[in-house]
Amino acid sequence: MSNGGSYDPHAVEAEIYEFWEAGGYFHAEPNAERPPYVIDIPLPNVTGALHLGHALNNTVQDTLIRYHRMRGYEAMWMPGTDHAGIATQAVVEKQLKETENITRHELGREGLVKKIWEWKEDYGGRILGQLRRLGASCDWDRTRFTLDEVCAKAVYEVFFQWFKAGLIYRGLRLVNWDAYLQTAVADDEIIHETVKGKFWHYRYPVLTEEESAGLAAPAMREMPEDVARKAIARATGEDARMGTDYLSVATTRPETMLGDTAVCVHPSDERYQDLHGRYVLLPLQNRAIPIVADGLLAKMELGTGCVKVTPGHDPNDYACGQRNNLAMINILTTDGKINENGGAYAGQDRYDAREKVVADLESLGLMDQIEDYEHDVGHSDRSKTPIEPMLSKQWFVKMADLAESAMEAARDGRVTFYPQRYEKTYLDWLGEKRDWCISRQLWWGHRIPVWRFTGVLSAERVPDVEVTLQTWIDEEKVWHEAFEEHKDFQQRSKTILANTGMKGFFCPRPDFQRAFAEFAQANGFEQDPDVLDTWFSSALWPFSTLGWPDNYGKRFRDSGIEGLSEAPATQPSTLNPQSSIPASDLAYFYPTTVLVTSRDIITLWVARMVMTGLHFIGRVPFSHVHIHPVIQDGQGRRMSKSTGNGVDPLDIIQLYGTDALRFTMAQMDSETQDARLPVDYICPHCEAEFGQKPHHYGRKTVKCEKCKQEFATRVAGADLHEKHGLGLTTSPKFELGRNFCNKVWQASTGFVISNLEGTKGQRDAGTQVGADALGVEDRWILSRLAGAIGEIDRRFARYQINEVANTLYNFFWNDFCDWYVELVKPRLFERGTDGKVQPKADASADVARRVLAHVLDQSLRMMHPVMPFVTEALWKKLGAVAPRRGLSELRDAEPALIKAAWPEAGQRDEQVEREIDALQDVIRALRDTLARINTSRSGSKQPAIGKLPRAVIRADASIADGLAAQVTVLERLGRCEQVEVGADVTKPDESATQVLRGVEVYVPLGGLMDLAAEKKRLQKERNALNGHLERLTAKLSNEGFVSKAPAAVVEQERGRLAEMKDRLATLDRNLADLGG
RNA sequence: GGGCGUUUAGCUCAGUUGGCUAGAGCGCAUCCUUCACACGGAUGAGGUCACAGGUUCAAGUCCUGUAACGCCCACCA
Repeated sequence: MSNGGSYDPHAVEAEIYEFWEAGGYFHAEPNAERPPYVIDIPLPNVTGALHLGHALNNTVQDTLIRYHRMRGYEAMWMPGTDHAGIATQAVVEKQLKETENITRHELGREGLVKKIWEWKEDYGGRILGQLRRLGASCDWDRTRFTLDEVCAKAVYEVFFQWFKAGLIYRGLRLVNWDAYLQTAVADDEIIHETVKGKFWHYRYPVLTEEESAGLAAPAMREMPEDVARKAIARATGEDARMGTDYLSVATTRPETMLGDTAVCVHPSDERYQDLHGRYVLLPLQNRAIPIVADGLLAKMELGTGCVKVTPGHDPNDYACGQRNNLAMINILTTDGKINENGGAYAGQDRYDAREKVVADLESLGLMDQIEDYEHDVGHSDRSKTPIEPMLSKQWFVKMADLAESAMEAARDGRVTFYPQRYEKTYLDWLGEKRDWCISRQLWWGHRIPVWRFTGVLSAERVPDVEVTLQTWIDEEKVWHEAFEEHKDFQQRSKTILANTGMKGFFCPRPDFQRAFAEFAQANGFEQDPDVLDTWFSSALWPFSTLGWPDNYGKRFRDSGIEGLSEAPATQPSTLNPQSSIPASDLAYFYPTTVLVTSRDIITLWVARMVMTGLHFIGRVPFSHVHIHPVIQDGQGRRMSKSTGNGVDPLDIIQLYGTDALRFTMAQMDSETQDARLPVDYICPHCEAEFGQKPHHYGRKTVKCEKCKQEFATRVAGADLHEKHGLGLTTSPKFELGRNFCNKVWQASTGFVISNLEGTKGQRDAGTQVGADALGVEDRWILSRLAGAIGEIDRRFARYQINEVANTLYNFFWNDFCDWYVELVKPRLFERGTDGKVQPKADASADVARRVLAHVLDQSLRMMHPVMPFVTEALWKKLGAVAPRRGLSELRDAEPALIKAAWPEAGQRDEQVEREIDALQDVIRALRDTLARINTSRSGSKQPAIGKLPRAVIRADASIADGLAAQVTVLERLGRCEQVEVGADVTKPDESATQVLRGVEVYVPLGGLMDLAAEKKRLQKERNALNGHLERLTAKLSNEGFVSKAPAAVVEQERGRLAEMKDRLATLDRNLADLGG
């Protein structure tokens, strides 16, 4: 009755997905009858292509969404893409350079942005298409893009409100400056290269207390010529002493000394105790700069222990400057020349200035030593030129209060992490409360909606735009003004400009931004050129996608939800329909239920969503955060494109199908932080040899010698797949998923469904199947089913998706296929008089078919969230032969599995489970005996026997009857011609013996094999048992254990001891029979 | 440097509030083309739970330390 052929995923996947989309099953609407269950997708980049991280991440989300959809929630999975500022702009710029050989400067801002939009229209949907191939049941109707109008509206509203509230300010920050491309570069765009350089050691003269009297830190003063000359003379004199007359410092970038604003020593450095609070002379600039004690910057054991501090051009020094309230000076222009702060060196290229500074220090006699030095220098990945850390003005969001509220939400459990340990990452990061730099020197993104006056207001008020040291500091306190009305702006702006020396920043309310922009342009205002950090828009995703801020207040009032902050967060684990109909998407779908992501964006994204959600909506954006592992290759390295060690999920889908990929992914979602996945490579050579379809590979090793070589190259770093279009990537792990899909397919089509076809099993609609009509194996599989459903529910609640997958696997494969199917076969078929097998038509067979249909029905429901395609396909097939299913009562099955009800966990029947457990033990004992006989026979070159001729089973009275009723099953599954069961049977002579719990299994050998081997085996078993028994006896005779352990545990151990003693006695008795 | 994590069978990993005679898949060995499935069935071998201490009646599980490996963050005047 072979159904023929394995499961072919490609034959069903496209069609099934279309069926779901056409049926509108993915779409969710506010619905008073159902509680919402909402997940926001972690936004993939528009530039992105699906990788294994996505496969894992989205498999988990889809599994959760499908599970809850089946449980009756209004399940909504919000899809979308991120405009990914830097990444996208870089991709398009690169493309422009290659195809049209133009740079963005040639194209101009508007031109470039237009090009990127064109690119986005062409390629932006690719990643979403690939998510569809994963089976993702996203609500595609709601697809958003962080740069689209809806999201932009929220972005500008948030910016405006924060600006108005004084939470956004402009401040100094060190950026990685690419002087060639004249742009700031992100940290991850920097490559470190070791270069040969020099290490210059030179002196800063110490000023006497008298000379520096009246200098108040942090202010710096120009020192009079003569004072400077005297100080230098002391520092270079014959008897000049380090630590008294001068401090020696060292650097690889001597030109930065022009911007030094302090020298730093360790606070507990004995050598410089008396210098704390004193000043040194900064030569060449003749400026007094303070000596500060800072244990975080200076290290006593390194060099002289003195460090020059250049807050404007070094990240560590910058941090030191902030801690010690030092002045910060920028000495570079955007194209890498020394600016006006560099005094005599202004206008020179920084490398020319370096030589000049060195020469001048030498001529002053301050240069001590020049060493050759190899060190790492950050280079821009794009221009390959050295990065200059440079101070620049950036926009920031104040974190103090926002971070505190987000921390509180985690501490009081409004946001819970699964696994819990990741809460620490979140709290630690927020605890630093570092202000969030939100401006980026890019063109692709939300442009910062701030204008400032750069024109001429009136003849007598020409603003002094010269950037001096003082204005850098003063601008921190400059007037920030947010305008709510257009005419309000016209009126007040003039007053403000007059009052502030025209250094105000103006942020108009979003809804008259357009009108403002026109006015601004005509009146000498310029918009800030920068765009917002990409994370700024993604931080708003949970509510921006739902239409905030449109009619925000009104809709919430209409829905009867007042005092939002008091409203409880959605509890995902309980079905609790709300009574009033929420009027808007925002009111209904916010907060979302769970965020599923990997740990690297806990800080960048998770924490920020919580902050914005709390601030603007008054509720956390999600109740749960599930952090899943990061997938690594077989050597424990992170999979990445550049190393070429990644597995492409689309390759896996091609080879094994989507469900196989998903099952294996689900199985990897454990609580560990990394999961390894050994990578294999299949080359076209092999494919040609073994054929296209994966099942043609069979168990053969797919790697031919040629492939092995190519694979080795690939692992070493070459991305052959990408560069040469060769072969496919895979991992043996996916065979597990593939095999399971096939097993489900075979058992369903080849056994269950084919047995239901054309039988009367499903015709008796309306009749009840009472508990008494069920066979013991029926009750057993129903009990196991109940156990599996309960287990899966518990695992889902804790986001242990790997255990969900394992439970499905074990139930379906081990319990259902290996045991139940085999146990019911005798009830379904009989051998006719002609010797042919035919279906039985009696009541027991009808019940068996009904149970089979029911258990398959329930299994498909259970497996659907993880393996949606194969189960939906089988659901249709099952529906065709058994449209009405059920146990106590037949009901019409739902037309689509995706929307079918999740099964209820029924009662377990422990009595029956014990009974079948005993039966299985006996069957295994019989099979084992047969296998050992055949092994022994093959050793002595005798032919194998197909069946045992006879077995005698002695069982304790309590289970003897149960076993006796199963003689047919024992004969069939134990592969034995004749089985005899009883409480008082006689042991046949020369028997192979197995001693189980309360059961002895005798197989008369009659020369089938050597008895000595049997004796040896029993002795080994006896010794092992005896060891356990001794340990248990010791445990139970330990007074501490008996008195302190819980009574139930003691009782359990006593029972186990008695059982062991019993078994040992039986083993001894049987050994005695064998003359041992 | 700071933080987090991992170390259990040849490989990849499970192991719940401590109660374990430590499990799975792959691989391995032997047998089976028996009427769903060779992407299969059956049976078996294989482990001092990294190491050293400690807590406890009881430790794979909790604590401390050591070692190796990995990830994230900060950075090397």
